[in-house]
Amino acid sequence: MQIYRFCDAGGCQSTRSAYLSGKMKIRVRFAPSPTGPLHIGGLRTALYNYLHAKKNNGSFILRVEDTDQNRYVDGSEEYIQETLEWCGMIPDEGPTNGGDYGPYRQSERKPIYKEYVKILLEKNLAYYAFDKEEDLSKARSEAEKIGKTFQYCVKNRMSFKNSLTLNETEKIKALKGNYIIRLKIPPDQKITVFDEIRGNISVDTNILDDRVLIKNDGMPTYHFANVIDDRLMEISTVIRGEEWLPSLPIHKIIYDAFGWKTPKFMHLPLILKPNGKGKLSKRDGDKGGFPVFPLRWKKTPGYRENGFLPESMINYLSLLGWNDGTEKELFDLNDLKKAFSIKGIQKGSARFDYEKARWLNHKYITKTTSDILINEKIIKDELSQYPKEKHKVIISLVKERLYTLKDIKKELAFLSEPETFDDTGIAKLMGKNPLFVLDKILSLTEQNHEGYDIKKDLFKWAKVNGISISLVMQSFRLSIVGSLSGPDLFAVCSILGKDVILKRVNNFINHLKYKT
RNA sequence: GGCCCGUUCGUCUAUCGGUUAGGACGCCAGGUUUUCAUCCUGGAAAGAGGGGUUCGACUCCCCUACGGGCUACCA
Repeated sequence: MQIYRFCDAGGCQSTRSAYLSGKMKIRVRFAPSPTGPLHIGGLRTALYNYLHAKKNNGSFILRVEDTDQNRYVDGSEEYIQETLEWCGMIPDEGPTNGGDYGPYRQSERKPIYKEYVKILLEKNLAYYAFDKEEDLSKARSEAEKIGKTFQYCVKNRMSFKNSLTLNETEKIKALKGNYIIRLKIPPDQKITVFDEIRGNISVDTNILDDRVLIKNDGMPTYHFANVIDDRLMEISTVIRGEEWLPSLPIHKIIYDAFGWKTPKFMHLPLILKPNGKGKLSKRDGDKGGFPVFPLRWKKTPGYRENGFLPESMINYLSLLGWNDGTEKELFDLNDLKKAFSIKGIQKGSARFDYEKARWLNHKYITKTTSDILINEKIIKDELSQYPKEKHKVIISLVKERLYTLKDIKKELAFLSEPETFDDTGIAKLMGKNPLFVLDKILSLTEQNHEGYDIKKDLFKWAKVNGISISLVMQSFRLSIVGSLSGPDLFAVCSILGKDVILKRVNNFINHLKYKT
């Protein structure tokens, strides 16, 4: 193990015994920026972070990367927190839970970044820049015209307005106005960083920009804040999306500039839109016929509102880019905590498959007990108009038919009187004297006590009279629910009760008589 | 355009040089059932292309193609 050299700036004075002893505890962070709701890709990143931590007895940290004040969206942080809670992934440390490494919002860490950038400035590894935005964009578009990519780098940094080119008096004057701080990228080097999933990633520093470290509002950029915070929060493993892979060398250069060892890196494959064209984004929220948000965001319902159980969400997302090497597919969070391993992570990006997510949800709904299901909000709301003592038996009857909890609405249709009778169903009955059957159903029901199951007697009667069971059942079903599909009819009848059955059968008889 | 990453059934994936290339979703067929759904059984369905290396390549290497990402004082 390497010996760590600590700099004593900022909030970094305390001794971190575990860190120094070389026995590094696993600490991972999920670091979203509060620019709107989390989408399922972000949720998966959170999940893999969480699993890696829990598998290794480590800590799962939530850090809010709110350094871009222009893109800040109110309510996002609460949304993220609520999503994690819904999924059962409670951060060990974070803005709401606290912890020893706070603050956990980057906007509250401004003084820390300032101190650290000072070190780089003193080491002459960073410099002030005073260029106006329009000058830069002009230079950029000029470069584009001749088919080149504009770079602010060792080759041309001396031709811009910065602390390397201005004299002392100009500099002092410029520092009173707007300025940014840039990192000096060392020329002619090959930077190699090891990614736990992909192996070595190498980049030539000559294609790199002198990246901005501190913006003119005094806020750090992602790259700088990320490195500083991961270091100060003693993050052992950085697990994030593949979109960060190209900037990995930049981060390495910043670590090197401080003389710090890098954490481990794992760049997760991206989740693509179902058509494979581009990564899934927040803007896909209401396109494509399926949600990309876990929870409702404004007017856009999420998976929860669409009747998904968090278990199936977690399970599906875990499988999107990971497997345990066996043929097992059903994993709850506890299974995953045990089974998860970075070895099983896929390199290639994956498309989101709503159908499979639905199938998993169906599996989980079927596995969930009726006692629990009747307390799910969507189910509860739908059931509230019916007597409470019947809730459990109703749910038990229909639960294996549900793919999402929202399906409950159409599955409960049998509880209300049919408004129409399916014509193709009636057509099947025509010429077969359904009235004869219906009269028998009426009389059996009438003559017997409440709760009496007519199945046995009805079938016996049909057999004796040479009437096909299908005619009996089709007539009966049509009269009770108005169509030819649904759960076990006799179970339905026992829920409805004698009076309702009589009423509906009579209604249907009248309907048939009126038709003919 | 430049740079980086990737590529096994339609989709998610197994395979760590020798397999009839396995599983799951979806699809199709059959069965169970009073119907639909569930459930059970079966089926169709894949190594991007071209070169190497090797007795042998989906597996290792190279090239090409295709896909994705990044290329901001956004993350």
